[in-house]
Amino acid sequence: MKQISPSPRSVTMEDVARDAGVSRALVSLVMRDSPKVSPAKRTAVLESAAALGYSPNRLASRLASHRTNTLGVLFLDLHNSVFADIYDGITDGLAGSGNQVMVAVGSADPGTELEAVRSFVDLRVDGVLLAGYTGSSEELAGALRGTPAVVITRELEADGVDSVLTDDFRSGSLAVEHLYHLGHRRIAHVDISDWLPYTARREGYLHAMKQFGLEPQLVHSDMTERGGRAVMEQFLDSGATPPTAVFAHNDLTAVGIMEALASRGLSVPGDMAIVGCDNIEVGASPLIGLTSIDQHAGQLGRLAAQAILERVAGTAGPAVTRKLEPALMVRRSSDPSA
Amino acid sequence: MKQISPSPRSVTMEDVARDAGVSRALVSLVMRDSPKVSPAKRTAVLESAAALGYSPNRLASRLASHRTNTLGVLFLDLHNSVFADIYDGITDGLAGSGNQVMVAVGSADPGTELEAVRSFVDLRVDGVLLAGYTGSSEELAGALRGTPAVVITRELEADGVDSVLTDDFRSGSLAVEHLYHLGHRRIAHVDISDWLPYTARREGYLHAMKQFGLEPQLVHSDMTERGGRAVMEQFLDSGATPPTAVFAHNDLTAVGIMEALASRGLSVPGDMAIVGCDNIEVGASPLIGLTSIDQHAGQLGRLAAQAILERVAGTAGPAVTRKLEPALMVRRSSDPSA
DNA sequence: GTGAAAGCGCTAACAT
DNA sequence: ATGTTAGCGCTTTCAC
Repeated sequence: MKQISPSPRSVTMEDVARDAGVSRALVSLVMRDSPKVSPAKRTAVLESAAALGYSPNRLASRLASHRTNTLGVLFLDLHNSVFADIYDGITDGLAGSGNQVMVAVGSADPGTELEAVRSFVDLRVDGVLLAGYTGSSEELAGALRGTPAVVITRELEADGVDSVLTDDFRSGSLAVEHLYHLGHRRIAHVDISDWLPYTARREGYLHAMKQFGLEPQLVHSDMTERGGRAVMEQFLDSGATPPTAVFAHNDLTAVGIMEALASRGLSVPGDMAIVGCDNIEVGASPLIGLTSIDQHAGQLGRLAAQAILERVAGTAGPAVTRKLEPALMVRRSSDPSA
Repeated sequence: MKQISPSPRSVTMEDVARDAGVSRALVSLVMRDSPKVSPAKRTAVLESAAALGYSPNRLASRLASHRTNTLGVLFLDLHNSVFADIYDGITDGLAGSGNQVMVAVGSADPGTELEAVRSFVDLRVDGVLLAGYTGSSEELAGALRGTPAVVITRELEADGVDSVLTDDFRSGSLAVEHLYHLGHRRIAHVDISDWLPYTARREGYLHAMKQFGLEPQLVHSDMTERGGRAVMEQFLDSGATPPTAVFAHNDLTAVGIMEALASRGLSVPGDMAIVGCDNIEVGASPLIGLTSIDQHAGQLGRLAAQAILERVAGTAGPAVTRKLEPALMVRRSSDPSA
């Protein structure tokens, strides 16, 4: 004889089966709407389930079935709307595939990022998507333990990990070329922390500067609006000869730089031309008019979704890299006639 | 004799136990770093685990332990940075509690929202946080099936569901009062869709307009930048006498309105004063200078985290509502001297 | 179609 | 401090 459960144990399949007068297995079939259940029993089961307030325990079903139909998505930063664009692309690319998405936020903290990935893996997601992962390839591989993954906005060498990104090197040189042709010669780059693996934009910048025989000038910031603002204020206060143009690692930083200039009464692009990167919504606003390099965030998300679906489906093979061409979006911050 | 697993079955606790020469239970204890394991066995187990590439199956552990230490968080829209602010508040308020967070995005679609909540519940999260839920209280209660929850930015009547919000009615009247005292008499409100449950800002606006004996003027939009822009362009094209001031449902809409005015060569606040709501980062930027009503998003997140932790801890009791006072942030869009 | 029974990988008494 | 043994709630052969 079963004892009365001490804690209000939840309704199980067993309870539903008993109530409906069928076996547990039958309830299971109904729940996954299998075609091989008679209409009569089906409705009986569904009615009992509803009456008892049954809620299937997906932990149990996933454990037993070895399938989760869930993808984990890790984002670097919710404050940067480029990740919202990527998210939209992902859901778009996943539509109709019958997969769920679990989101986590890494906050550029290696510990947090890996913890999130491990958490995904421990919950046996079918695959992991990482947009803006900042850790090492080895750590990632270690955390993934064979779970298929695709990194977005970055190229990374690891087994079973595809990469989907825009050619950041090209973005960097594209920015410099644009500014050079506008007549600029003192072009600075507001970069990110040295330890971050996102170096291609800087390299593209350095490469192009060298090509044009120009002296590069690097300043480091932290990818945020506040950071961009602080670094430019500091620079202006330093008394150093300011550049005539700045290419910022991303749009958030670029907007911060524009704020600093505005607060010092400097005009854009008159006193300084600004080019950002990512082409996020706010920058594109006519109120800001920030020239930027579009990395096609939505498309990246869509391609990543497609890639992970193929990996999950077992289309194995070596790691694949998809690299898109960036697109220069000229606006007022670099060209007043735009 | 065990057959060779057909699919590359993952390494289990059993395997680790065998390899380390201990029992499965001991491995379990080590994994949850229990203090009652001898250092020798502990290291032996950890070494075996590492050697075998063991990854604990949290589906199984959660199923067996009836505990997930995970909270589900649902956001309305990743493109609105107010949700990033709320997210920060939540993680801040959860710090040190040993809880994980799973995020989902509802996209103002009742189906998607409820699906996400059901998914959380089916995975047996300990609690659910909803920031910007747009569905009905009944549907939510049905999906929650008793799982504790707290809704953020909204007040909702349901068992075991707390509410944490800012007084939106007050926000609406605050905006009108501010504009009235600046001398405005034709003050319009750009509202959201009629079917959405976020009506308090409009009601506050209507109430204040009535108090001042002014004629209210409502226009509907969709909470996005693009939507705000479209509605204002349309309005200007209609030839109707434009208001001298507009209170927008949120900052995204307000920014869109400002864009429309700029594109028509109208000045803000000269031709039209604008007040938004949410006090998001971009609006606060000196480049935009949008007057807004701060709803203390970070604080809302923190309070919600606290509330859900209490609920989860079993501090039962009736549903609690915490309502904050909004704060008017005056900037250039309403007051050029700001 | 439907039911019985053997797991899925782990936790939680309990015993030692 | 460590091992034994029931389950957790569901899926999945495999008979009927």
